[in-house]
Amino acid sequence: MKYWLFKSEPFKWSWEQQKAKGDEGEEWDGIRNYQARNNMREMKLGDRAFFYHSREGLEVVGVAEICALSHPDSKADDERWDCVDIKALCDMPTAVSLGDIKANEKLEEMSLVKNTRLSVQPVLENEWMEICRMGGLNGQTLKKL
DNA sequence: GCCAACGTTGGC
DNA sequence: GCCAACGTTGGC
Repeated sequence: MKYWLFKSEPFKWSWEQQKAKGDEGEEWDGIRNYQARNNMREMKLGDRAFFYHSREGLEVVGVAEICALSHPDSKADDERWDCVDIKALCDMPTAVSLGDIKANEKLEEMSLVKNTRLSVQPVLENEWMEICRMGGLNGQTLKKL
């Protein structure tokens, strides 16, 4: 199982909207960046992802699961662009802010800190576990959900 | 709302 | 293949 992080501007697509979709999930359309697309192409069913609110909020608000492998983006007018579908898995009991992440030296290598403009990015397992801990989740228990 | 950082495009 | 111009993202 691999770990990822998806950014979304909450006034465009929020965690609340994602949760409202339930197990049906939602296509992560609109990505027009090769690095982000390539990350999505590497995702497997059941991989986990943090859902991060950018521009407003600036915090990890929930955990999602990949529920459809990479496929053409239905909203793209160009066949270059693929995307996965994700579904909400659980809330972060306590949202983990960018400030908290920046202040934690275990997380200083994250793309969230070093490459702020990458909207779909991989998360290392130790980083995943640390953010779960900060947010009040047990990362090991989460694996079995 | 501003602007720095970064990515892409296209003329040469 | 370089690089100027342009577009977008996202923190502040």
